[in-house]
Amino acid sequence: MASLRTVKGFRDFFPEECAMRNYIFDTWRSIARRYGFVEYEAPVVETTDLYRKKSGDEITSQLFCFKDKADREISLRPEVTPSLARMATTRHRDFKKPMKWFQIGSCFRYEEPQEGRTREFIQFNADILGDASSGTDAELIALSIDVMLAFGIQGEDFAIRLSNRQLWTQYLEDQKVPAEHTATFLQIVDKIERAKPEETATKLSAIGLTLENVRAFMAAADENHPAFAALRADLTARGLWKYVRIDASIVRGLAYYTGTVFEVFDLKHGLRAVAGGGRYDKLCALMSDGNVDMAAAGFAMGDVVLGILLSKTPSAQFAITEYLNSQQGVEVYVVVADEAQRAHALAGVQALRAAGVRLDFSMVPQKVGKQFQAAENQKARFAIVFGAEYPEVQIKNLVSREQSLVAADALVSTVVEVLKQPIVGPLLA
RNA sequence: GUGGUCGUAGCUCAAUGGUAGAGCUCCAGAUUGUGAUUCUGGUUGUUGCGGGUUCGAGCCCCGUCGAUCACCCCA
Repeated sequence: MASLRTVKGFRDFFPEECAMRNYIFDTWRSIARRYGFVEYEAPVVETTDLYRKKSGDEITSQLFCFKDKADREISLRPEVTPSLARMATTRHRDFKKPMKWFQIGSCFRYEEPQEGRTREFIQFNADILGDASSGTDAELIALSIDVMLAFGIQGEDFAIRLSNRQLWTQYLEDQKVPAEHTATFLQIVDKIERAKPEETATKLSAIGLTLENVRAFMAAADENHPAFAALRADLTARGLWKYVRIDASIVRGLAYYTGTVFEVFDLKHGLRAVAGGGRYDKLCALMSDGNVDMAAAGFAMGDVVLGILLSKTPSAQFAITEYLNSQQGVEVYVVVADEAQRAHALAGVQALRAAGVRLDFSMVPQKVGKQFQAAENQKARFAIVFGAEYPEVQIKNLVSREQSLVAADALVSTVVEVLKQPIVGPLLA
């Protein structure tokens, strides 16, 4: 049995979990399309060089990498942005700008798993390429907010942490800090809320800065700062600025971000960030060796932390229940009350399914009571009983418990008609 | 990659170093043409895995794998 276990950090999706996953996918997809994004997909496996090119050698420690049978160094993708940059730059002339693209798929990171962090996780990526305006940044932040609201996560449950990398590059320039310290400095800022003040002060003094000075600069970077003016005006007009909080400590790691950076995080449970992203105007040029210089911005939202947040948020649970009720189970259960009528029942099953009705029945003889219980278990709205009355059949409404006789040759049209009626009955109470 | 805690039936958990159990779930019957409740019966284990100590190990020791937490990292 031990040998049957899943690989460390990987998950099985049993039907209940798979339904939840599909709910998340459907919500991501429908909101992205509402914003005019089109879906794309990239390979799950790429050359390890693709990721080295972007971030350098040190990231291979977190890379799910190995050699294939021809000794090529390949990696399971840790993120989709490098693949997107390749796709966008190699065929950028084929697409009108701005390109609003989204993707949903698995990513892999070789890390120590714990709650909210697995080795395989699913990400929703939304990116806009070919537009350097702050309107694009606003569009992405608005999309991230509307996704959260669509999940039933409300304004008191989450917020957007917003910053801009240029705040810090300007600051370092003003403080005359050499450019080679930028990466080190951003790492310090990233941890400033978690690390001990003395340690932070020591690290800062090594590059000629003081903690007081940095803190004062962060405090001054509020929503009135000119770096946020255009974004603020845009999101205010949409009625979405109330979800945004300026937080200069958001720098999004070491990566390729050049301007606006933001995170979606929950306000009640102290979870890891639900989503994060920003502007990365230099990446396309880097990936194409300078051939295509295209502005870009985007964000990614993972399924794992989101799933934890959904399970802890009552209003989100309500939305999930509604979705599952509309998607799960069958609409109709065919009861074979008299085995002599099984052939007629099978013909009815086939005709109803051909008409698009979601339907199930017992493939072996079963007592009528069992068959009704099965109908109940599968949340069927109607039972159709094939018995001694044939060529008439019973249609029973399992919610109101009323039943009536109908001629077998009128069965399909009658069932299609009754399924159009709204669900009424005691189950809704 | 480093350190702490944990690992017993499908699930939630019991079991002084002395015969591995309960509840729930699942299956069947009570009930041969109608869903609930109830009752009755039944299936389910190399106690994560491998060694060691002991007359005897689910329990103690070592290793290993996994889960979880803190580091690390968070593209």
